[in-house]
Amino acid sequence: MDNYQLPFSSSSSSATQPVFPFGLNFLGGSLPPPFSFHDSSSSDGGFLGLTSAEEGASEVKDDDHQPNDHAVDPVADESGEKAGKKKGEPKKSRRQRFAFQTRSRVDILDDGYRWRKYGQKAVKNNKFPRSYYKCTYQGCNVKKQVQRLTGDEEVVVTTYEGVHSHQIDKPNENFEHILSQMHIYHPF
DNA sequence: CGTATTTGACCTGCGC
DNA sequence: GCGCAGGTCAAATACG
Repeated sequence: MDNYQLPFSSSSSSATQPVFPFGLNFLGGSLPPPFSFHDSSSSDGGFLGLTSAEEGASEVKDDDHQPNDHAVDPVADESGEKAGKKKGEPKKSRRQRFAFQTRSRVDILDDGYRWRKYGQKAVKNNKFPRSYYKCTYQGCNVKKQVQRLTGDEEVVVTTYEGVHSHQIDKPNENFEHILSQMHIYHPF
């Protein structure tokens, strides 16, 4: 466990409350600090460390929860519909992405929010399948993906995408507990 | 009965 | 242009 440490706490516990994408400090809309931490893109199929990417996508309007006006066009739109499968948001307008590793026996990390699993896919670099979760809160399109490492099944990589626009459904006390078990893999 | 989970199919982006 | 990998949705099922 010496190889694990929390970059959020500055490894000096000088900060009373570390910054997190979960909500706490993010609820106000504050952007996360430059988590430029050792980008292990050349790793042997093993993402180690914490990565953050704030895609400045044209996310001007945050009212994704709007009913979309429902201006349907029964004509000149379907034109076949093919398999009848349509994509909700194929656009890769990914918001802030935060990935960190935690040592937990369970894949599901109770961070206080309500997550609904909407998919599961097996990745090549990992022999364990990746689980996709989405916040069930209305208007909150935050997504989370859980990936277990192939080498260390005890290590679970949790990637948060987006920022919660609501408060935690559970007391923050639980959150601190998560921080306690949260560990970022430090190569050196 | 309502909600969450599961699983398969389908779509999109990127690499070659 | 095609193939691969990743990501998402939708219907069915399980559980509370």
